[in-house]
Amino acid sequence: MSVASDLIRGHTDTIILASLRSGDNYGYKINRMIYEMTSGRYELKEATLYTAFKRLEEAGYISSYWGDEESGARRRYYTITNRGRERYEELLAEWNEIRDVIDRLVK
Amino acid sequence: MSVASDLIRGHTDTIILASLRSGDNYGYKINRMIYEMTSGRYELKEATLYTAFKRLEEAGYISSYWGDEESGARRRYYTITNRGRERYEELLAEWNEIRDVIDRLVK
DNA sequence: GGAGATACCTTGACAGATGAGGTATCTCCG
DNA sequence: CGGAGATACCTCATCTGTCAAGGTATCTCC
Repeated sequence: MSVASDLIRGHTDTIILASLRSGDNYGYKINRMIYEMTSGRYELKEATLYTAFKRLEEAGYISSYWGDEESGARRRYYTITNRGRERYEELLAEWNEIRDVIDRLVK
Repeated sequence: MSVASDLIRGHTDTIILASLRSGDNYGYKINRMIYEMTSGRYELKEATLYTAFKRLEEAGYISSYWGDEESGARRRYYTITNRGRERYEELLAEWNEIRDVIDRLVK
């Protein structure tokens, strides 16, 4: 497994929820956005991404619908639910806490 | 699995190597130190700890020896090797990078 | 008509974390 | 003396998230 995967592990859900706060989006684009925001150094693998979507939808944190593209490949759009927004706030708080804890422990 | 586990996952080795930089130490005490440094909010489970020691020793990043306690339970002390110190520097650099990346992605 | 991008999905395997179990010693208290 | 609790080590089966590898389908450009 690559180094990054274990370090990003546990943050996948937070990253996805965070990206949906500003509006519905679809998998492929979310992934490209992550890739671009990190200058191509990190990305979620497709399998990881779709596993996460499924997990989040089953938990009620996101919902999905098919876009009505008239041309091109079909897209499944995801919407963050109210419970998803609450969950995001929790996860963000956890990250802020653990970030400082790890920072202290590794130095 | 608890929340913290997936968030700490991937940092176990770094935390252990970091704690050994200032001198040899044994498992039980390293674990208690982590517990105390985080005000009891996070801890490595024993199984996690000893798995990590084994992994690190096999990789040549630490070495171990039995203490010569005249009383009390026996202790296995760990020493960080030169390769371990190099590895620690790498892991720390990775953490500094990924911390900022995650920070950007989850906000 | 073929290459490459866009876009989705599933499955099996892997690695780290851990619950649950074990062993052994010491100290303290009644 | 006997039991509780702390100290200190270890193993193994199981769980979960990641991901390599495979698949399907459409569009654009040359």
